[in-house]
Amino acid sequence: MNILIIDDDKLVALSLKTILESTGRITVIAMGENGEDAIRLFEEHKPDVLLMDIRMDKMTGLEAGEVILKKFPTAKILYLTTFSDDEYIVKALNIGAKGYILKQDFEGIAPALEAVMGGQNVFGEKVISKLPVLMNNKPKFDYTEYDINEKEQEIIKLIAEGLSNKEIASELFLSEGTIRNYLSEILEKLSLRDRTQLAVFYYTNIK
Amino acid sequence: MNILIIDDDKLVALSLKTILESTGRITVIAMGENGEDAIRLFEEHKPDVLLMDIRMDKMTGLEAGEVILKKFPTAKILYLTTFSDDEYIVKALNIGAKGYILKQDFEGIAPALEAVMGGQNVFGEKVISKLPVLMNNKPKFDYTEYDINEKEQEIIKLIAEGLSNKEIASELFLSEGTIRNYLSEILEKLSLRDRTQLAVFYYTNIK
DNA sequence: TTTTTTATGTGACATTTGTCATTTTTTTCA
DNA sequence: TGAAAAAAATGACAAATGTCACATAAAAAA
Repeated sequence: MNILIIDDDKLVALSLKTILESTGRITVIAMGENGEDAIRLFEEHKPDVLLMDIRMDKMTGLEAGEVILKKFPTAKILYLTTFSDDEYIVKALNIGAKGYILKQDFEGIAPALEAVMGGQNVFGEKVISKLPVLMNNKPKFDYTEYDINEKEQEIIKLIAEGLSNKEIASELFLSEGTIRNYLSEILEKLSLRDRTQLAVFYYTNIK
Repeated sequence: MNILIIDDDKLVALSLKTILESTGRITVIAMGENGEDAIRLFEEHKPDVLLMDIRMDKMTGLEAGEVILKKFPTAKILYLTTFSDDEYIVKALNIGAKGYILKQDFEGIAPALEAVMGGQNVFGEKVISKLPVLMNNKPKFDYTEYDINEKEQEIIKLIAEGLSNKEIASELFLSEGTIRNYLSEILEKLSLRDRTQLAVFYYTNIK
């Protein structure tokens, strides 16, 4: 199996090469240290698998991967990461990477490569446990865009828990009338009609 | 690496054994054909990895896996499936399986085992692409448990879209009063107080 | 300090909401 | 057909809701 290694830390890249080639079943046909190298070397060598660091100077592994996968949709890319950078996991999956594993898992890398070669997807232990949370994540809602202050946010949250104005009032040590006024303001700002629509808005846009 | 194979199709089990042992790095220390075998043989042999079919008579692979993982939390279980049975994927992940791959991926199985041995998680191609959808899916809500009929469900849905009684009435060609009555019924059945709580209930338990 | 701003509260009002008892209409099916 | 059951509607009511104009209190700025 021919692979291409991309890592901006030359020492890491070299160690990887040594480890992998010691298996006798893997050949490192080229190495590079940034995203541009990745693209160029991939086109040049068409490796079976591209083993690439996710964060590098110039062009990140993700950007490079995107370019490569666009041109070669069957390319098999396995990302390496130093410490599970949450933000990248979902992105990597979306562009169609075959895996995402931690550099620390030394012994795990060679078998992972072979599994990818065999058509599987491979993810490090901690990566998979984070998936449920990451998947669900709506893009964080920007309250400031609607000019909604903290107290208003608090009220929104309580309404989205199903509390009545009276209950909210006692929860926040304010009078019921005040809550009503706040709510009125909130509805105005979000162009909604009533508390139910607000709750719906909350669940579809915020939480 | 010592592995235990559990599959109720003896032919499949035997083929697997042949394929895997031909690698020279895998030893099949035992084979079984149902969940009970799995539990018994696992305790007896403590294999490095348990390769198990997910649907079998008597006790499913999932149930067996649950029992085993309860007793041996570090057990490495890799599920095999004939054709990606959506319902099981999430369940398998939840109980802590290390992977879920298709039997069809013949060449992929041995490397997958090695990757799992090396601490990775392995998933078949189609499996991973389904994850986003499956994760989000709450356990299907059982309306019948609350004696909620179809019309009521329809009304619940519309309330959860933020419609007023009048709007719902016109949407369903019923009078507003009727909607009110229906809603009243629904709230009673679900032990809720008002439409906002119903919307909240919808987003937290149903959709 | 006084002034200004901000936060909180009040009261009045129309509307919507949820409950309930009862009636009317429609459907079922014996 | 016609009696029984189910579905839809009505009317009356209390409570909650949302809006608005305005009052009061508290905090910040001058």
